[in-house]
Amino acid sequence: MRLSKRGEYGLRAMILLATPGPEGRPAMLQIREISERENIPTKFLEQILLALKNAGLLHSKMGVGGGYYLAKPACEITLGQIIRILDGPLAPVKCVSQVAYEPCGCPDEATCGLRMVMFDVRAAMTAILDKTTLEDVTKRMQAQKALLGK
Amino acid sequence: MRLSKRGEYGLRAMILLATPGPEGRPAMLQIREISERENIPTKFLEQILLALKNAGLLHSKMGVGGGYYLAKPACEITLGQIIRILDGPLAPVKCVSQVAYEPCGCPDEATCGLRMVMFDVRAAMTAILDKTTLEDVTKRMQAQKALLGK
DNA sequence: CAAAAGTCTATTATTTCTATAGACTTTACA
DNA sequence: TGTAAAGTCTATAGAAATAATAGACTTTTG
Repeated sequence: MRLSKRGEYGLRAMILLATPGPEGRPAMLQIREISERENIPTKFLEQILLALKNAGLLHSKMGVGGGYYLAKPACEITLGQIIRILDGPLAPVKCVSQVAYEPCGCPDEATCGLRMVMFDVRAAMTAILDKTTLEDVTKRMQAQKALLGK
Repeated sequence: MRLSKRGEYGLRAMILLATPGPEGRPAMLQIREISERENIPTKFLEQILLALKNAGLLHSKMGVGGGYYLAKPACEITLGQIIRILDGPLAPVKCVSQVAYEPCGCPDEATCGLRMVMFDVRAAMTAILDKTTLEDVTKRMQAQKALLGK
């Protein structure tokens, strides 16, 4: 039941890209800068950002002075979207996935106890991940920093 | 964020072993029988049941007429216990695991937004998995069967 | 045009997952 | 008492997913 490194790195990069800079709004950042600040292998991050770009969550600017920036306001991007792009369906077993349903091989799906429970688990996870936006996350971080006097 | 096959098979086997037979209480079953009824590769299931036995959740009887049976009442075994034995910690990232904590490489754990959210996700998952017992599952299955007239 | 930056595809390395093999031990019972 | 039925245990093979690296290419700015 673990998030992959790809997913973890992607989320951390997106959160960083959503963090308001000195001017108050999220800034454009270069791959290099993100990888250094978050301890992510540069070339691996490159692939991840590209995937997020191709999925429409990021835009980029090529050439000197270029970089990546959010394609939409941070309040319109959920963690669930990001994880699904990088790691696939959130469901713990395929037979409870909304998007990527597949039978799981149990004798009778209609009365499968495991399926019933995993359905609930999936619901509990998506209730958080599909509701929490990048803005929610950066606000929580700011609040915590203020609380700790950082 | 997926349950492994090992975990899935183990849970299905345990649920079957917890299901009351004709005499009203959970029966002793042989590996062969479980693997046939649940479509699980026999030799793989063997390893899984052995792990669950060594962890104290199952007892076994060797020799002719032997088999596996629950080491405790079904109401005292939770799905969370089973998954942790077979798949390791439930936490989506190691830095929010209670049992298997490891730092995750973020610049500052105290103000890490991803960590805060994943902490909530972990809590939501364990709220279900550490509360749901094998008995809960078999009862839900029976109720569903009754509802469908099976 | 040169340097900085993203794009894209391929490949390798590592790990985890899934499964199989096979020799061994215990038990029941004919 | 010996044989067949069952679990025990360790090793390892095969396959798939994950993680990471490489390198050639394109775009942009000055």
